[in-house]
Amino acid sequence: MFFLRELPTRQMLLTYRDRFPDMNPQAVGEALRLLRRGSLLMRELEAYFSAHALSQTRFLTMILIDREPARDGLFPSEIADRLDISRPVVTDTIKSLERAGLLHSIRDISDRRAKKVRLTPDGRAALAAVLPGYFALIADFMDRSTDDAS
Amino acid sequence: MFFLRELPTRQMLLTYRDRFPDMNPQAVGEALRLLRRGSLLMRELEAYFSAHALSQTRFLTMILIDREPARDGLFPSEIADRLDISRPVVTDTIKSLERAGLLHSIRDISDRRAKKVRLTPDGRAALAAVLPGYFALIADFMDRSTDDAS
DNA sequence: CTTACATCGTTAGGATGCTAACTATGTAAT
DNA sequence: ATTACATAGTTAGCATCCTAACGATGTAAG
Repeated sequence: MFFLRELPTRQMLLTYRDRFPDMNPQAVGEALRLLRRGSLLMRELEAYFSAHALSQTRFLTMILIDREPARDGLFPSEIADRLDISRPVVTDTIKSLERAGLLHSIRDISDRRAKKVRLTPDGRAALAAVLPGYFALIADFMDRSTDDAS
Repeated sequence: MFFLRELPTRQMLLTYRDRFPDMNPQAVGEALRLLRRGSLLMRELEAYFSAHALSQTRFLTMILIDREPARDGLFPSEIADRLDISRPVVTDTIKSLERAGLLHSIRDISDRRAKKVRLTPDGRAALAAVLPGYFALIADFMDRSTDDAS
């Protein structure tokens, strides 16, 4: 998270360039706006999910599984790869979704180390319930923050 | 952090709009790219700071103080406001920077509840040492990720 | 077969963020 | 002066991320 409320003015960036001549004020300004804007959206999304007993990661885990109905479930390691998060986080995420009855997993037949994770009917319902608000939040955010900061 | 590695294709977004007609595929696509790009930059910055015994928050705290040489230090509550983070985080951040000898604080004269936090000479030196690499990392990142994903 | 190595998911421990509640101090109303 | 409320910073406890290391299982080499 990056939450600097007031980004440096153009003038402040130019002052830094005086001290560090290789510095590119344009790129730094853009990067800070990217970080600030992304963090604000992330914060709003986390708050939304939290109000629905979810989190970004739990939501995305469910989306990933839902997105591949052809497969009869995903392996935790696949989820870790696709979400680009560490496996221990996937372990905990699955555990918590199972406790909530939104996911269930079964040992793999051919590889007894592995397990397949599927959505329960409740899981599919929870996803459908949360998606409209998710899309609405994003549309609203993008509308509000149409780069008038640049 | 938002780390979905493969963002949904335009086609997948359109499929979601079929299920949720109010959904705006354009806005959602842009938002996900914003989140992904911001998270990647954040991850690189954290790695950079971590290699220098710092963190985003510790770095930004120091920058904030450095940025106002007219003041003889900032109050923790001011830092919390400007960084848009909670006060307990500021307490811990200051503690760790003091342990590293980069910051020191003194009780305020007029308000004995408050304290002023200043950079030590070591703190100023650490900041100067870390800034060129910080600017270079950002310039490189922005160069690499010039929105060819859109 | 057995030995060595790779991979799956988990556990353990650390970092960083949050909210709620606390202590100490300041301020304003009676 | 006293009472009540507000504010500064801290502590305690929770959530979520990480890396390192583990046990169990699979695979490949001799």
